[in-house]
Amino acid sequence: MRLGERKLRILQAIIEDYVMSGEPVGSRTIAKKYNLGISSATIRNEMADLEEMGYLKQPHTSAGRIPSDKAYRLYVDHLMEVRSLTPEEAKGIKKLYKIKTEQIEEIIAQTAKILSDITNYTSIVFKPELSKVLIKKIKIMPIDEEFALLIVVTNSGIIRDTIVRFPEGVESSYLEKISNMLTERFSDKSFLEIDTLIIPEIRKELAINRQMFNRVVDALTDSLTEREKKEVYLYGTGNILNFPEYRDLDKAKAFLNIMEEPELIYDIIKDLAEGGVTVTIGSENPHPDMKDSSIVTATYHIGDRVIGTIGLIGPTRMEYARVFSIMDYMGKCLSQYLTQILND
Amino acid sequence: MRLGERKLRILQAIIEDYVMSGEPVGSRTIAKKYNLGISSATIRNEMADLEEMGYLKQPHTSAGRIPSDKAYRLYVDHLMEVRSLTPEEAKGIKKLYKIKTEQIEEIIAQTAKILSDITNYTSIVFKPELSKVLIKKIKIMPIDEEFALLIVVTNSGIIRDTIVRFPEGVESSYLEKISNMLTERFSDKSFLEIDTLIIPEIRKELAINRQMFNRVVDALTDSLTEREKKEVYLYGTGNILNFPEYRDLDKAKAFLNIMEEPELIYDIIKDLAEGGVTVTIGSENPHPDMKDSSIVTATYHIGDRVIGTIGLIGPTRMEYARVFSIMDYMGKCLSQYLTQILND
DNA sequence: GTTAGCACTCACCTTCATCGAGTGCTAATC
DNA sequence: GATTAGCACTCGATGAAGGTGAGTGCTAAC
Repeated sequence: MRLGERKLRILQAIIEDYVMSGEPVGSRTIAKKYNLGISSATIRNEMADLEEMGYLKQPHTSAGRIPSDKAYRLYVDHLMEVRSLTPEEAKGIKKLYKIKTEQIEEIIAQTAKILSDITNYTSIVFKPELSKVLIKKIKIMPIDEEFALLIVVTNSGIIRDTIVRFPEGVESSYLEKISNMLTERFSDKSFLEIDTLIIPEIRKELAINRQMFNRVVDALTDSLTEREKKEVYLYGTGNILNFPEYRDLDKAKAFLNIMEEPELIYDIIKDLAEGGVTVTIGSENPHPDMKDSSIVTATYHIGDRVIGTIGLIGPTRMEYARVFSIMDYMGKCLSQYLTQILND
Repeated sequence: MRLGERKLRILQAIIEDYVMSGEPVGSRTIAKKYNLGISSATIRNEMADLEEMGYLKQPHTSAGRIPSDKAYRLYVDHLMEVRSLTPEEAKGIKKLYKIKTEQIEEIIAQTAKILSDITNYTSIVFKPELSKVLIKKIKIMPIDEEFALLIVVTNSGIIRDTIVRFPEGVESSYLEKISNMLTERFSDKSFLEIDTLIIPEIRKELAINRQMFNRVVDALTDSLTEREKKEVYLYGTGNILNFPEYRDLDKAKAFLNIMEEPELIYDIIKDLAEGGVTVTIGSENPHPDMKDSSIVTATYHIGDRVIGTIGLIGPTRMEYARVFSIMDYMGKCLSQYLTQILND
């Protein structure tokens, strides 16, 4: 069976109606509300075909139809009409930012809040990913005889610090030497390059004091990788309770539990396309507890380098077209703010 | 009317039964399950008295009684039997800590998770409050001509950093001078002392370069105060959906919304007693959306200095006695870990 | 190929009766 | 005088019965 133009139009109408109402859509509704120029009986026939092809489901015999994940996928890829925000809408969003601060964290937190407020879904914003960020300066500062503080400054303005312990004691002159050497070698490199290329190289050269050097490198790796996944801003988790699909308490609980492990979401979206907006629909999602939820993500960048991701999570019955354009805009907005702060 | 011994015993039985079952408790249940040696009719009479005195409520005429907030307060203050954890229980909890790291954040996050896992309530752990912490070292490190990094190391091992901007340029020799001076003046002082006593004093002495000094002090104040309230670890927000009192979606939403603003909770508990375990029951709580929830808090410390708070949030129908002893233990446990890490 | 018409399905709502846990009151008992 | 047994009463919860209506699939006519 082929998916002719008429079937597509009907499918589109069903999806849009269902997304709005949350109720299964019947043939009569489509015939009346959408002027497709065909009768409900014809639509019924087409709907039966669409169901056979896997695009529609019936919750029970005497109810209307609801779209399947496959239908949403088709919709997102080919059917939906994404219009970019009007200048007024865009201005409205920009107004929500109350930026006085130059704190990057503050801007990111606000982005999460705004996203969830204007969409009514749950928003998630990952802090800039350090492995994609360029290192500007590394410094090791002695605290006392035994501890030192390792500080990394990056071009995104984010700073990481960790305590390094040298049980065997430490000379500050040596630390300074290491700092200088690391800064020289690492500056303007991304962590990825450092980890895979430069460190092994240095290890070869540097025969003496290997133990101490290893401590520093371990701390550096720690501070740049391990903590990075956790730094997440979540907002609007309570919003999902507005959707009838989460009335089921077990589903709501499963959702909230997942939101407490943002690493999972990170794992799900981390492989997605480098730029632009992506949509992951229900069962496309590897995690079983997320098979009723969709995720829409966008990336943000500093200059040309993608350094982070923003996401919206909601039921599969999501206003994809609207969310798509909002995410696109917010990604750009955030990128612009960040780039601007750094170039100021 | 006086609250005789028998009334107290009955009230205690009602509270304990209701806390377990979540169902209104009838006179017959009490007579049968708790051997008070009196008949249900007597209990009925006493219950009518207790209701008149404001300790019990009836959801509707033909139902049993449930305790009021006033009753819970009485219970917590005088009736409940707090037993400390058995050595086995204590060991069980300690086992849950998978501490390899010496990262304070890691330990705190684990504490939050453990608390919520073993109690099934929502846990909240505030990171060490810096105004109560002693400063050990302050350093200003130039990043480039315009920016410098201000770093504060405290005795709790927590480090704060902020970027300070000197639009008019900066000499690194001068920064070093400021660093040394600040370290000397501030070390072993708490932020509170610094802010109220020492800074004004320095301001007086230091006539030149006032502008630059102000920038540094502002950044210091910022880094130590503004961000501190937000640093919070929450866990188990989904747990509340297990309690019938939050079946009402609006209540659940209100709860989740509050959990997104931990500052509110901080405001509620910040005035509580300096040490030990505290209990805030339902309507004792200033925030209207929390009038159905209780909060139990404990403090943790480094050495003798209280530096932070852990809390559990659940319905007013909470297992106060059990939670009380767990919180007491966890507070001590966390204090011990932290103190140990720093003295290692 | 399209549509009007019709019988059929089935979730949902309302109504109604029943059930039972729990109460308050009264009178008998200790 | 306090306690208790007994009893009538209340009222939410539960479940069955019946009606309603949105929706379907099928058939026959256009």
